[in-house]
Amino acid sequence: MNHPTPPLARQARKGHGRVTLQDVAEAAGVTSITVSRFLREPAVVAPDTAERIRAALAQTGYVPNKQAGLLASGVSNIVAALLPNLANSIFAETAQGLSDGLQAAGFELLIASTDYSLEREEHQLRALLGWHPAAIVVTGRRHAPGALKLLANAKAAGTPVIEIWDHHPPEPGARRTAFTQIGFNHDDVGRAMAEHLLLAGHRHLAYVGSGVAEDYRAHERGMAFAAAVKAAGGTVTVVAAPAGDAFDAGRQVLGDLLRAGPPLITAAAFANDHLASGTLLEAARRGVAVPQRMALLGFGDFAIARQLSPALSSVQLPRHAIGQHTAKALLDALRLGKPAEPASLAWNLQARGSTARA
Amino acid sequence: MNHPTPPLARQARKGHGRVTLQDVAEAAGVTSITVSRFLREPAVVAPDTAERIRAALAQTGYVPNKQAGLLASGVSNIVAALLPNLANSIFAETAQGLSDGLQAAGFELLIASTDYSLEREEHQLRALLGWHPAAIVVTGRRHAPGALKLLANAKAAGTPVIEIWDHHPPEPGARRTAFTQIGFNHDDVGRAMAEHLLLAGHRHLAYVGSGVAEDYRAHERGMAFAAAVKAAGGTVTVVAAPAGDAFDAGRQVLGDLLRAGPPLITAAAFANDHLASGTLLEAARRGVAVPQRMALLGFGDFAIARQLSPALSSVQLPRHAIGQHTAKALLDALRLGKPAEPASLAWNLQARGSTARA
DNA sequence: CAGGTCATTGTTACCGCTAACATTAGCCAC
DNA sequence: GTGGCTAATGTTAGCGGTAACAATGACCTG
Repeated sequence: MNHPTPPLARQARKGHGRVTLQDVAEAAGVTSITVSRFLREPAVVAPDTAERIRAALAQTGYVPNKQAGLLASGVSNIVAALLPNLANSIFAETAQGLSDGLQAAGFELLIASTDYSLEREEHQLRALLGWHPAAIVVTGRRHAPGALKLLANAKAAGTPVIEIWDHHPPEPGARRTAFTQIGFNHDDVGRAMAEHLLLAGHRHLAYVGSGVAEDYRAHERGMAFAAAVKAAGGTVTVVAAPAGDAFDAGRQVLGDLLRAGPPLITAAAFANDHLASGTLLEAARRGVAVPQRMALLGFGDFAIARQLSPALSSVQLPRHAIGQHTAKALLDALRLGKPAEPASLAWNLQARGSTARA
Repeated sequence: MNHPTPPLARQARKGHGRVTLQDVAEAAGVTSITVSRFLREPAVVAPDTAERIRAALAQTGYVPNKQAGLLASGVSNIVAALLPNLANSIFAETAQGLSDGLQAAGFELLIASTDYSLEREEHQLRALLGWHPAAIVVTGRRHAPGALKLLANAKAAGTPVIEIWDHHPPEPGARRTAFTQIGFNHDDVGRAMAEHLLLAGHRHLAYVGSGVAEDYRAHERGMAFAAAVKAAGGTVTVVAAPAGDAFDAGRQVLGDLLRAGPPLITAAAFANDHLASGTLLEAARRGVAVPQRMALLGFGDFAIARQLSPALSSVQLPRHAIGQHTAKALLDALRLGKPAEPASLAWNLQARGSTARA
């Protein structure tokens, strides 16, 4: 619809004033492609050229532009990771594990937190996908429909997608793309927690859920816990911890636990160690005997658990291993060009004083 | 040196098979620039065109390529942040604060951790600079010479550089570029910790440093603490906590504290609350009276501090505020095109039972 | 209705780098 | 010395977007 324009002098778009490959090349008396090659594979340029380029690089203080490099090569060295929360020590350690494994291999980690919100997860995912990551790591197996579609597209395009902190057989009837899972089965943990307390002779139990309603994994553990207890002929009271500081929430919960019944509740399992620790500390303050009057079982084995008296029994999690293993699986998948291998990682119920047999 | 090549059919470089602006444009019956405009400023395209573009976007599942966008526009929406450690709750909260503030403004946060190593910081910095970030956030005011040069270059090029978790007058004679500092003065905190214990009547004190030799801020607090105590006529023993779990380290330290003297040490300040908590718990176990025999003062006001008995006195830090404030300062700086404003953020020594006057 | 303004869309050239292919010189065998 | 091979470097055309400028048509003004 427009006529061809005469080649008019048009104001050149100017760069950022930063040093480019071009600048280095001129300083070294070669063309930019030679410098580019030197940077990627020093062996292919002649020794004396290499020396001149090295000098030019040092002199100019060149910093490669990754945007341009990735755009041109079409390969990305970015791994996008979505975690519920960075301030939570559990996920922070996983992030650290991921970061360690990836950085050694020259990958960059782009992290976003979702605050346990599926909606926010989808939004963040959309933003991260704009970087065209080489691989995507998400937490858990539940996602918003839109997010699922994005992940399925990515997987179809050959991008490894890994769900961490979960390892669960596919829901029957659920028609969705299966992604690689690296984590553990929360049902198993819930059952193991129940068995541990049942074995110590308890029959009337409580499960104290976290204040985060969206944490479906904690919820699943609670459900499995309750089912196992009922199957063994016991009773379960499910308590939701109040929001706010977890220690304080745990303290508040103790009253509810003591008041319940008949039958009297004699043992409680918790969604995390901070809650359990709060209850344990409050019990000490009130002179409630642990484990005689009330046995307490945490989850996560935070550093504080071993320090209390009695020491808190808890479930040790492969926090760092999940990150580390995910990094490894992902690098393998990229190297081999096929989906990452799923993995079920070991956890361990560490029995301590707070659930010792009465 | 080469002859001009006849326009030979050359194998076209193929893209990643992903949907591009071009594809969307064809589906909508416009050119790519119109779609580009619609995405950046929907108001400038005609309503019915907008509708067609919207449909095309939904149908194709377009995800913008940020590499290409940033390269073309020359502006970056990336903020690079370097923190010592993500698994440490202190910095995790700062990261969360930064992230919150930046995401609302459409910026992305690229985080790397340095493990308190200046060398690693320089390496990470070099990698992050490749993204040509809009702003750079580093922790503390001490950096490797190479890192300093990179930061100075960035600042000279107009990129805001912010040093967080510190706020310190420039060293006399030190000739280096000054960067914006957002944090607090660790000397002040060290002095305040000393004054607090002196005021409670203690004269013979200890400072328990963290196991991380590279944490110069903890070291500065210790030096200021010691100087203040000496100035008041007291004595100070500096103890380095053993490496490993901080609670355990704190437990081990108690023996040293009790053994020291004469004169007997009657109060100790710690590099962090985990150490202090370990000592406090061990004191409870051994029946050592806190604060009568030994007053304990932590740093960081971790959640556990309030929960112990006696509750641990500690220094409350603007953990989240540093991140939040930095995000704000940085956005202002970018908007106004001038360096970010430095800020000294408030901390608070929260007195509790562990340092109550005997 | 000529000329101007405005809203809308298009054309072209680039951002900085790399893939694909081209070229050149040096060396060797015969 | 001619053809073939190899090592080293160069040329060209993109990657997928956006800036700058151009063009078009509708509407308005006097």
